[in-house]
Amino acid sequence: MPKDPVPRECSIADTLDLVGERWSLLVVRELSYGVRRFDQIVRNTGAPRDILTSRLRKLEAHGIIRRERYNDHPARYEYHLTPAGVELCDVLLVLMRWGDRHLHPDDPPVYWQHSCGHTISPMVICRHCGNEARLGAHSPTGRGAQPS
Amino acid sequence: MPKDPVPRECSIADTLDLVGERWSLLVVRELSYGVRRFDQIVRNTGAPRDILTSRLRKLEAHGIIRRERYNDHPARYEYHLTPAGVELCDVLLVLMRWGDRHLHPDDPPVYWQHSCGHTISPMVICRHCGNEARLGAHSPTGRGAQPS
DNA sequence: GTGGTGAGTTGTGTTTTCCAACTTACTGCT
DNA sequence: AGCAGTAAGTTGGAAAACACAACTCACCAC
Repeated sequence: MPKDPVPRECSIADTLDLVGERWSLLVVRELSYGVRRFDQIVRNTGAPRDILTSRLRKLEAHGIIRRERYNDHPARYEYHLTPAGVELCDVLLVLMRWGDRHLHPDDPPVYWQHSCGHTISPMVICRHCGNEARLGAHSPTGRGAQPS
Repeated sequence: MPKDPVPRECSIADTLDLVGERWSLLVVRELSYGVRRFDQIVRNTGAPRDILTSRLRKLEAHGIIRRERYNDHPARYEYHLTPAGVELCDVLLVLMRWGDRHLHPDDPPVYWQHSCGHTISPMVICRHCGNEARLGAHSPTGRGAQPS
């Protein structure tokens, strides 16, 4: 019998279901820059207002951002990252690093100053041994490893 | 005069323009697993065949994957990551880490065995000082820092 | 000569996305 | 008092992207 073509079980795919839609990660980026308000997020990302509304609701529903009322009548809100949202910023750093290297090799648009005095140059390591980690260099195990 | 609402210059946004569409990063994931062929990528990701075709073409056009003919008559190809594509796997690792922690806290679907003997537990550090890096903890500079 | 594999392409809907305009309730200025 | 501006959306219609099944074409194994 032909096996069901069930896709691979995978945390990457599941995470992208939450935050992989257009604009979602840019919302997280803005919040990480300290931007708090709807109109500013619209301006800085270029997202359509209605789409932004739905992205904000989805991110809130999944605990990545939190909305705080700062005014009644009319109701006005500020958006903040939750701890889970702050952890997502790791993804942004690594995306930024890739784009800086491959799309703007001579003039990265933004630098982040690290406490060590240098500009942050992100690197992904295995926290056990401290050596560089990279998907594909080693072998997968677990129920998503063999999708068939 | 009202300033043009020009979105923030940003390598994150630019990278997402290339690989942020649905399925693109899952293609990179499959290639990093060693999968090489069209039909297998279809099966393991669940992507529609026509969409997959367009994603593969775009990734190829931007030097993230490379296509190698392994058969003439009919023409048949294998897909491989380029060095730039391999670097993108860092993004996947960090996405996986987030999903493992927040969506599958008790049962991550896939483990990657690292050469140190442990399961890879990815962490993003500043390569200068070795301490954990995280977007938002420090201050941005450069022309994308103040978008207005 | 029948069935299967492999890498697509085509046609047809359905769903998202985009964009501009509109709304509501203030606040600040004059 | 009257007007402009801010803020956070909502609404309606057009455009683009996506999904799905079916089809193709050339081979290969049985």
